[in-house]
Amino acid sequence: MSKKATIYDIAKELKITAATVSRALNNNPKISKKTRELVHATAAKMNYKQNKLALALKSGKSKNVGVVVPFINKNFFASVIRGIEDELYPKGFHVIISQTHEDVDREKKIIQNLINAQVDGILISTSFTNENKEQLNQELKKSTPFIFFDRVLNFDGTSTVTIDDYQGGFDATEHLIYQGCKRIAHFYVDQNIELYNNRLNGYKDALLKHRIAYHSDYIISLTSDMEAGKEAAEKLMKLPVPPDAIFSSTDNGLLGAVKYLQSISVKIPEDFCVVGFSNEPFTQFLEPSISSVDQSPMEMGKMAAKVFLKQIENDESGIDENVVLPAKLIIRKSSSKQ
Amino acid sequence: MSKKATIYDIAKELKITAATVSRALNNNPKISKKTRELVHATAAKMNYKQNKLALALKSGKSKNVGVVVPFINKNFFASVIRGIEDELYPKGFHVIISQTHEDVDREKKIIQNLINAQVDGILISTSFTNENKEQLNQELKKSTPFIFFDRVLNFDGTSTVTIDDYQGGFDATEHLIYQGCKRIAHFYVDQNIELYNNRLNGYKDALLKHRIAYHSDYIISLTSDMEAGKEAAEKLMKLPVPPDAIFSSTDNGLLGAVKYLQSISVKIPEDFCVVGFSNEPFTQFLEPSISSVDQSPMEMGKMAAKVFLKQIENDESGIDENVVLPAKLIIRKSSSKQ
DNA sequence: TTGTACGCGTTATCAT
DNA sequence: ATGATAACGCGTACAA
Repeated sequence: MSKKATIYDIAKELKITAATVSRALNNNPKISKKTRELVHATAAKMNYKQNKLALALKSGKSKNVGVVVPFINKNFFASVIRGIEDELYPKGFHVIISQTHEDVDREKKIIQNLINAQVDGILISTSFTNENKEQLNQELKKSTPFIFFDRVLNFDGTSTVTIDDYQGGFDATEHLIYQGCKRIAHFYVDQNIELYNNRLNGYKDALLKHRIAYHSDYIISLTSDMEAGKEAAEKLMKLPVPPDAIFSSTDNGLLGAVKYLQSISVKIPEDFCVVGFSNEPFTQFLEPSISSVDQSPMEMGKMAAKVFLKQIENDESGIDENVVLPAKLIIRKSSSKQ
Repeated sequence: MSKKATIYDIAKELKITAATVSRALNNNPKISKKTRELVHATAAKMNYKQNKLALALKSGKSKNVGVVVPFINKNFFASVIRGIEDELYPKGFHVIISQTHEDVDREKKIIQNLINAQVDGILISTSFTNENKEQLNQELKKSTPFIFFDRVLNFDGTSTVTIDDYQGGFDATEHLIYQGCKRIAHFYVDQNIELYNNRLNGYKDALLKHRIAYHSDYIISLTSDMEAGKEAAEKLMKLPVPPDAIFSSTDNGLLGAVKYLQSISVKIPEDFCVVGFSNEPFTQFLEPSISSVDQSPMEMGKMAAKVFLKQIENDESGIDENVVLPAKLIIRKSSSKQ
């Protein structure tokens, strides 16, 4: 493997200085057309590539942004990242991805690493909760711009991009009410993450608006996996008065519930309606197809990227923008009685 | 936002030189315990972070690897990336992700960019075909190690990690034969990508082994989306002698076919068996669940990362390793007659 | 044990 | 229009 050519190598070859080469390559108008062309030609011949590390060191801008998510191989996060990439790549930025596995210690290390790597900003869906967020506080006060998306923390002076989880919860629940459901259960994800509380509050307020009593028996806490949903549904159906609908904060959990209900011959949507959250790809292929609240992950990624770009333009200001994207209820068979 | 502290700032604070600070921070044994502790304490107090850019520029190693895939929000690629991340992160590497959108011009630019960014290596699932691979040849000869995975190109001196697509195609087809299927169609993806040809060849050889005639009418070329699969199935079922099974190189295409078959009341697996490829998550949740060939994406990612690590250890050698992982046929209801 | 001086590759500032 | 030099932050060979 040959050493990479530098502007010095080109300079030596042409018996000029590196400064001139640099200017020629950057199309500085003060350079004569002749040398400019000569330099470009020689650069191509020597297979010269600009060393962005040196540029970054000099300019103080790495043109890299860090993206931190719990897992990358979940459709939601992968799509958010795609949105970020699509928005930032044309502006010359690279995206450095890290996954925390929902481990806050690991998340701290990752953030440290990214800052060490001189990223120009960090776009993050955090695994920290409001209880332990103080551990992050220190980092945030420092020099790297932070943008939170989806799983956010409310710090002063940091921007956030979320969807309207409250509205999503409200719309989903109200939709079930309009379908004639009287006893609507809710799958809650107990991670002390704000967005799940928002969805729960939307659910509660929809009940309230329609004067339907709130029963704590109908609220089941679970993790967002299929097995937990199965157990939750079993528990619900063994209540003295079982529910006739579920609004779930997680599609995966709901999937388990649907499989269980089908196994005991409960007819969906005739006898029982369900609505999930996230609009995971599988929801549209199942029989019956599952209604779900879409989170527009691509748009969220693009928006987070835009907020980041705006933030680094305004430089020292530390603007505090809180973008809330709409939550879109997608109605499918699982909650369509007529 | 405050400027970041450097070793010079620490040196000034302590009235020593930057060199001493550097040595102390790196726990150089020649530094007295006293100053070492003092330096560490001051560094912490001043919130010092090592600038990896400077380190990278000096050492010539960025500790970044580029990962290039067609799309990131497809389960297969997201999972491969997760495998790469999980393997490389503990070794101090960062992963820079880029997606080509299957655009070879964009792919060339991305590679250029990554090389400019001084990545220590590039792990890539390419959108180039053997026909136009010469455009990449030039890059590969240069200083950055390339590892191809899944969609590979066969260059001398570059390593590849794939699954055994031929075996996957063979096993899937033979399995259908064992189920009693006599007229097995095949969905082929016509992108001139080697792995699709390998799957087709596995299919052909399985037919050959069991003395079943090959009919070109039963080979349908399509893109890997649902709509194309639907049309393909329609076409097949209108043949004078329609098939009684499909082995599809793409789960998404197969999904469309299944939906179509169900719409015309063809019973799966009783009247018609299907097997897909990729083991997309939705295959296990559908009714009936869909048999598919698993590509072990996490393992592929880990293996690609390992090959990369081995390659940079052996430095100048340019080893040419070709790892082939097993393809695992997952049998589900869609091809289980008994 | 610590200080001095240099280089990594680039661009910007000041000369010429 | 071009050259010379400094600077970005770090590690290290050489000196002391």
